[in-house]
Amino acid sequence: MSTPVGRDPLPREVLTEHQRERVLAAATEVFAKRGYQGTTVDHIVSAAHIGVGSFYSLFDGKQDCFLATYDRVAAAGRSQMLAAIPADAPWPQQLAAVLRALLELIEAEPFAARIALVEVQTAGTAALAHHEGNLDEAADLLRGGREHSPVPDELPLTLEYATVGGLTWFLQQRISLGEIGDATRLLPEVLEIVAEPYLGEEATAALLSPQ
Amino acid sequence: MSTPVGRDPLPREVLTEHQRERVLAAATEVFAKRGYQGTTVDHIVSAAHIGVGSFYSLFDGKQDCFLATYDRVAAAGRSQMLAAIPADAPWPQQLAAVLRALLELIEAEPFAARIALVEVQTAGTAALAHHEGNLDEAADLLRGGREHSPVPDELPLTLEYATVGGLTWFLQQRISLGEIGDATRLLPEVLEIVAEPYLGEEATAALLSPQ
Amino acid sequence: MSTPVGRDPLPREVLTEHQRERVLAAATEVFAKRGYQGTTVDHIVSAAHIGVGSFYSLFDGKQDCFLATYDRVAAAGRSQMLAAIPADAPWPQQLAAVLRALLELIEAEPFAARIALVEVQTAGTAALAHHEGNLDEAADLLRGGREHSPVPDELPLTLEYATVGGLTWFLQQRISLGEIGDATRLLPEVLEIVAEPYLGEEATAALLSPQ
Amino acid sequence: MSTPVGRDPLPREVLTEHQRERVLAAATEVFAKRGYQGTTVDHIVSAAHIGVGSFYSLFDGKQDCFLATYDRVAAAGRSQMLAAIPADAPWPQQLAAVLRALLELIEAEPFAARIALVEVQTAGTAALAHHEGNLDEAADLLRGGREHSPVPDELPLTLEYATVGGLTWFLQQRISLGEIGDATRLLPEVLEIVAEPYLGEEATAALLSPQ
DNA sequence: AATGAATGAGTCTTCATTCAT
DNA sequence: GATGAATGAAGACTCATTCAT
Repeated sequence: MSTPVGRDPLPREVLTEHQRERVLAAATEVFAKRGYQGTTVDHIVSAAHIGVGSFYSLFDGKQDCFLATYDRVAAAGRSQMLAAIPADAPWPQQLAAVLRALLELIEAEPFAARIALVEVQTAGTAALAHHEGNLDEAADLLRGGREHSPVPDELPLTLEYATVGGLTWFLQQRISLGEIGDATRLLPEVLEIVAEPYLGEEATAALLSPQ
Repeated sequence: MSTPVGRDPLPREVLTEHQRERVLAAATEVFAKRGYQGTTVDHIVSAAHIGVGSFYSLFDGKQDCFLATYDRVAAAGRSQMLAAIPADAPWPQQLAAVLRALLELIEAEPFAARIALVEVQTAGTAALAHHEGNLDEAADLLRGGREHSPVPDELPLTLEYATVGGLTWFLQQRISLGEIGDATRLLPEVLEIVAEPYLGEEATAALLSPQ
Repeated sequence: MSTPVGRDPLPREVLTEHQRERVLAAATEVFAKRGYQGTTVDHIVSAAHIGVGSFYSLFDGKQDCFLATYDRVAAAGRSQMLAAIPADAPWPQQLAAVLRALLELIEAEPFAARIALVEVQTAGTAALAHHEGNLDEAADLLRGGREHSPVPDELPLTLEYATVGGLTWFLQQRISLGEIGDATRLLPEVLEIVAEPYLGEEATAALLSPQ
Repeated sequence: MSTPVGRDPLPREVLTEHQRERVLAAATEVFAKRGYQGTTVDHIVSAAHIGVGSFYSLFDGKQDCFLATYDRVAAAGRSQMLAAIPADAPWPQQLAAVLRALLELIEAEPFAARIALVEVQTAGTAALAHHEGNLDEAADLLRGGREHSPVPDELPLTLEYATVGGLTWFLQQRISLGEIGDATRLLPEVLEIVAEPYLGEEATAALLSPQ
């Protein structure tokens, strides 16, 4: 009821942003637990301890809220994965680090993982579009690894499609089956899917040993 | 596939089955055009020219109807693809034939393709489960091709996951973008995704020339 | 499919009446088990092993069917109770015999009892009207017992209302509670309700001893 | 009945309660006029001038609404009848006062009377259970009058069943027949049903003279 | 005469969204 | 700005009844 009187550090926007953040955190959990379709605006509003009106001043509606939730989760995931890259390591190690970070993320934030990999599929066209954009980006990044392959010229042009699509499907299945309490154990399989086409069997296996 | 011609060919059941078929055909188009969520029972009922009551005597509800629609489309697709296999040809040619049949199917029946590859993702848990079952089956079949690889031992254990998932994602994207009027043109890329890991670049390219 | 060819004993009407009887018997059980509201025409039709069309050629609809069911049960009950009256016994013994017959009937035909005493209340206005007619008749018959009272002039004019209404409520409760497996054990209480106002405590108690 | 005048009288809850009250009043009339089965949620909603959604935030559904309507009517009736008892008068006068209050109530609020005595029978099992509870309570209260009878030991144990059941039936019939414009004229008959078994003919008749 | 497939009006109910306070 | 009571459009589904066969 009273805005703190002081140096007034962008009070409005900052506050709003903070609340939006809180709501998105709550929405992540709700969407993950109940599914997109099973979630109602009321569920979110209750979980976030805000009024319905506030919800609608923050988002255009349920779909928009899911989109924001997904984008937040995806952005956090991306930045965490990028941050995990050892800057001066060779590409294979960088790739392994990113994938390990991905699995750790899934393990640490199962709700977010479910949003980003499972629920996004059932949240309508717009959400699917966002998702495809992200996967395209991942494919693009991965494409940068071609030059590190011993046989770059033999790689199919669509390799990244296969890789990203395959990884996604693999993880979706694990999540849907609830087998993600120990997601990091999946690292060998994940490396097989993603790294082996570039590096070959031996080099891929070698990535596992050090750690 | 053909009702034995004789006297009184099981009139009741045949009629019912025939109507169910008609409704499923209508539902395929409606679901494909409006999306699972955007479709109401009334939409289907109107398109199929039946009463609501008939709909509910045919299906348990909207979800059940989608499931039946998906299963019908998937079954038809599978049988068509299997029928396209030249029995005495070597595996690579068989694989190419199946994939060509798949693309021709997508081109010939865009509504069905959308049901089987896109909408199934947004139709709830049960639909996803059916879908995963089918993809698993495809992966299993594909796994049979390992022995035909010049380098079977080097193939990652998860190769089929990557392949099936990748192919699915690739096709989903094309369909979502509406780029399927000439789906058969995608054959080279599809072969790259599916065949190249088993056969290598050259052999895969060779599959394209003859036909 | 073939009507027996023979002496042709009123074939049409007799057959129809017979079927109607069968349907009413089935309906009695269905209405008793599921309640008037919980019963659908389909339930009856299935239980009676007839087609929906036949049902509608037999009755005007569900309500009409219940009415017929109720009337049949009520008529059977009445005739059985009347038949139980020992013609040459004094009135008190006659009354006791009727009441015993009533309880035996309830015990022997719990479905019918539930129709006649419980479900009739929830089956709409028309059913209630039929029921009130029957209760009025019972009250009238009972009124004939006044002359056998040692104190006929002191009996309230509305005694029969109280008696019939009270007995009905008493039995309804027992039936609703499922306590009618041994309905005949209720005879003492029933005599208290019905006979004692006319005969006094002692004479009423005496009615129990002989049997 | 009167909101305490002060500062800020629990605005939210009071408003809700007030609205619920208004809806129940409207529902009483609608249920009485159309019968339980003939009433739809829309009828109530229209009569109460609220939205469907509001209805469902107030009640669980139609049945729940009827139950609340019945309970409200029953509670109001009970408290009015109890309030009519002259505290220091002898039991017979108290009884007469209660019965007169009952008849005045029926006359003053015919809709409520129909709910409490007629429609409750057709509103399903739960409603019947509530009703039987209330009648049992009435019987219990009446049982307290035995000691005022000149012949307490001769009263049948089930007298109260007969009395309450009989009174209920008597009133139901009058209401069903629409003969309640002058319900108070029924006092002599009602006293006969209820009071005479306890007090005898003369004493019962005497109760009528003073007033 | 009998059947049961087909109908669709009518119900209940949910929930995204609005708006007065 | 925040609230949440109120809305009502829209949906899924049931079931009494009809009617062509």
